Amino acid sequence: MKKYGKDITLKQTPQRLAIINFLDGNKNHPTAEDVYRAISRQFPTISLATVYNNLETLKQLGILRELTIDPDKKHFDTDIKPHHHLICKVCRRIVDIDIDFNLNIPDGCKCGFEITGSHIEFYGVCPACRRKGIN
Amino acid sequence: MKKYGKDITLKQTPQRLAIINFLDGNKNHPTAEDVYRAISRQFPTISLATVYNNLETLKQLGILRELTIDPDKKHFDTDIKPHHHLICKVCRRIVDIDIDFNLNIPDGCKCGFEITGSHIEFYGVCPACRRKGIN
DNA sequence: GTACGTGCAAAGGTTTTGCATTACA
DNA sequence: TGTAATGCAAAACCTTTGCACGTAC
Repeated sequence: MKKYGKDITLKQTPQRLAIINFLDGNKNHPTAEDVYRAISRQFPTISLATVYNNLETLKQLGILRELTIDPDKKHFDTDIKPHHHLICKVCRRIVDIDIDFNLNIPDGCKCGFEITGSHIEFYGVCPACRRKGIN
Repeated sequence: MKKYGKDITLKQTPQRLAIINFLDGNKNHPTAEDVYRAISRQFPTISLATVYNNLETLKQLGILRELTIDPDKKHFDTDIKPHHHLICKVCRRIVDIDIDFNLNIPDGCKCGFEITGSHIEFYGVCPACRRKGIN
C-alpha cells in the first residue's frame, strides 16, 4: 500500500507500477492507447481496461491530468502544475508552455462566474512539419 | 446554389437551411445531438448522419468552428471570430469571452513552432450552480 | 482471508461510412 | 438530367462496465 495524501492508498501491482513509471516525467502527453502499447511490451497480457482503470484512478488522485485538446481522443499529462500547451495543427504534437500569463477577466465580463482556473491552447506548425512544407 | 467564398456552392436543401438557421446567432454551443433534436421538431425524418454531414461541411467552409472543450462530445460554435470560453465545471455550460488577451510567447519558448492562433478556456462555477451550492 | 486489481468480453456513446433513394439546380 | 444531399443501417472508434479470477497486503 502506498499512501497518496491522507487516507488514500493504492495496491502496488506490477501493472500499476509500470504505468506510473511510464508516465512519470513523460512529456509526450500519451493517450490510453499509447500507454497500453508501451506497457504491453513488459506485460503482454495487460488489458486496455486495466490501463483505463488506472488512468481514471490516478486522475482521481490528482496525480495526472486529462487533456481535452485532441477532438479524437483523450491525452494524459503527468505534469499537474498549471501550464499551457502548444499543438501542431499538422502532426498534432503537443508541447508544454510553462509561462504564467496572469490572465484576468474584468468582473463585468465574467457573467457572474467564479473563475477557478484557465488553460491556453496555442496552435501552430512545428519545426518538423514546417520543413516538410505541409502547411 | 448559394455561394460561400469563391468556387464553393451548396445546394439549399430544407434540412440544411434549417440547420444553418438554427445555428445562426446561437450562443449555446450545441452538440450534434442538440442540433438533431432541434431540427427533428420541424423535420421528424431528418437523420443524425445528415446533421453530422452538414456540420462537417459547414466546418470545412469555415462557417462554424468545432470546440474541443468537452471531453465527451464535440460542440459547435457559429461565432468564428477569435474569442475564448468560460466553462462551468458543474453544469458544463459554455459562455463566450470576447476579450483580446494579446498573448505572446517569447521566441525562446516556442520550440520553433510558427504560432497561428490561440484559445483560452476559463474554468469556474456559474451563478446558477453557485446558488445551488454544488461547489 | 478480504478487498482490491486484473483481464476478458460485452456494452455504451459518439461519430463516420456505404449505399440506395430523393431532390435541388 | 446529373450531381449532390438525404436517410437508413451498419461499422468504427474510444471508453466504460460486469464479472470471475487472481493477487497484494
